[in-house]
Amino acid sequence: MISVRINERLFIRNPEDTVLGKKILKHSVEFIYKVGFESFTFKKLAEEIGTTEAGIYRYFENKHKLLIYITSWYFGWLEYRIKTQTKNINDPTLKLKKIISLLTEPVEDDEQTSYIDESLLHPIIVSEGSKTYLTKQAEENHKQDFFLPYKELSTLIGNIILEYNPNYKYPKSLASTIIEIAHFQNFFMHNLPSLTDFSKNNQENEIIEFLNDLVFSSIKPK
Amino acid sequence: MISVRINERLFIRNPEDTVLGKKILKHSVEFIYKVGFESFTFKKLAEEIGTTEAGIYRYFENKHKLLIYITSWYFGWLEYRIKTQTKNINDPTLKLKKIISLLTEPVEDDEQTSYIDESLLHPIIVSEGSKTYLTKQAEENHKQDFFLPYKELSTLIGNIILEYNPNYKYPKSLASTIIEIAHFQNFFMHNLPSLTDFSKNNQENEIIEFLNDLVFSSIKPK
DNA sequence: CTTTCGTGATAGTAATACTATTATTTTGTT
DNA sequence: AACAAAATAATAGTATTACTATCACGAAAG
Repeated sequence: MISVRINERLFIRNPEDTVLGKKILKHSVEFIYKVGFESFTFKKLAEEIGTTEAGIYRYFENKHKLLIYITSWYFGWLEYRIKTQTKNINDPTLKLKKIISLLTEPVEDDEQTSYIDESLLHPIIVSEGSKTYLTKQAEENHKQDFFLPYKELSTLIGNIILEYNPNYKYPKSLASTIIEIAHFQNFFMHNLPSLTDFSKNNQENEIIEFLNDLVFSSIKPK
Repeated sequence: MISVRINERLFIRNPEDTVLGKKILKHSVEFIYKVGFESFTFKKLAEEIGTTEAGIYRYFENKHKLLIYITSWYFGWLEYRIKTQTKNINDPTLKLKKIISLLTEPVEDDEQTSYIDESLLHPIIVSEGSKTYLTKQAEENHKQDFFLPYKELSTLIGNIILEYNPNYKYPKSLASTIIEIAHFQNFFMHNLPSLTDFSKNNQENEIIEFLNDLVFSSIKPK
């Protein structure tokens, strides 16, 4: 049973420690997946769970921090998967390709974690992930390390890019670009397909090819 | 005096037709720039303008539609600028470079339009633009052509990419990628600089170089 | 000169985003 | 099995948000 370390300032009481806490995580993910973050409220969530609004407020200050919690969880879990799945790979080309696939492909529920359904988590991050930082509080939140898992993943990718080509000038920007584009093209493909070259359903492979082409064309030593 | 055609379903009464309507546009832009979209409410806006909440509701159904209005306005205006500034350019390389610059550079207030300050509009789009479509209603809104200006810009860019290299496989995806990355890297640079390779202030030129490198490496015929 | 239109003023409602307090149940410990 | 501590439920209350409805007034347009 793996567990992901989450910034303690994101919660009031650690939801992983209690029955209700885990229920909140599980049902938040399901509920946000279903109705979207805007329509998601603690009141409605409480009803779903069979607890009270006040009960949820004992775990999370507000729904925005809960979203950052979930997003952190996702990126921490993804980094863990990337590390285990690239441990025995030495070739940076293959490592990058593996990462691009892991970022893009639909996820299967990881049996090792009982209370979060990762197959729902991926579409949530695709649709809602960037809302965590696209706020006026971004800088302040960043200083409190709210986005650390994102940053660590980005750094990891950036370092592999440099392994591939130590002279590439924009490893960090390209790393964050890969993450964002994996998500955005996925969202577009499913919701605004005319903004992509991909057919509407489950053509994640085409996104992967697009990203591979984009990345390796750019970082190839000239 | 240029004006941008906006989807009529985005408003109840056309704000461009009246004094109060123009005031709403002008002060919305200023207010969203100042406090961010989440903290922006019609009540507070009404106080700023010296009108009432109900007064604003006569123009816009809700703040989300107002944001889509503003975003449409921005993309419509940008497309107009792109067209005038690339009219005499034949070389698709130069056209693409021009577009990347126009997408990325800080904007000066356009004296031709009196009631919207474009220099504030650009940072608003950077921070808030993607919130217009990252919702459960994206598909439905898309069908109502709420995102048409974005789509048209994307198509325009995609066509120039094909002009440059008719065999490039992902013109639409690369077009939407250029738009998104121009904005995201700008946001990161100003707010989460460790996710980029750019120094914190006003290094839009570096974003432009990054994007140029990314785009032309990818579309160069192999 | 009178009808329409734009705006202001006021009022009211349901939902959201919280905080506080007290009671009850579950659990972990001896 | 007894008891304390921790977790949860129940209830109540507030301020703000997101609206809708109605009426009155002044300006402009026919």
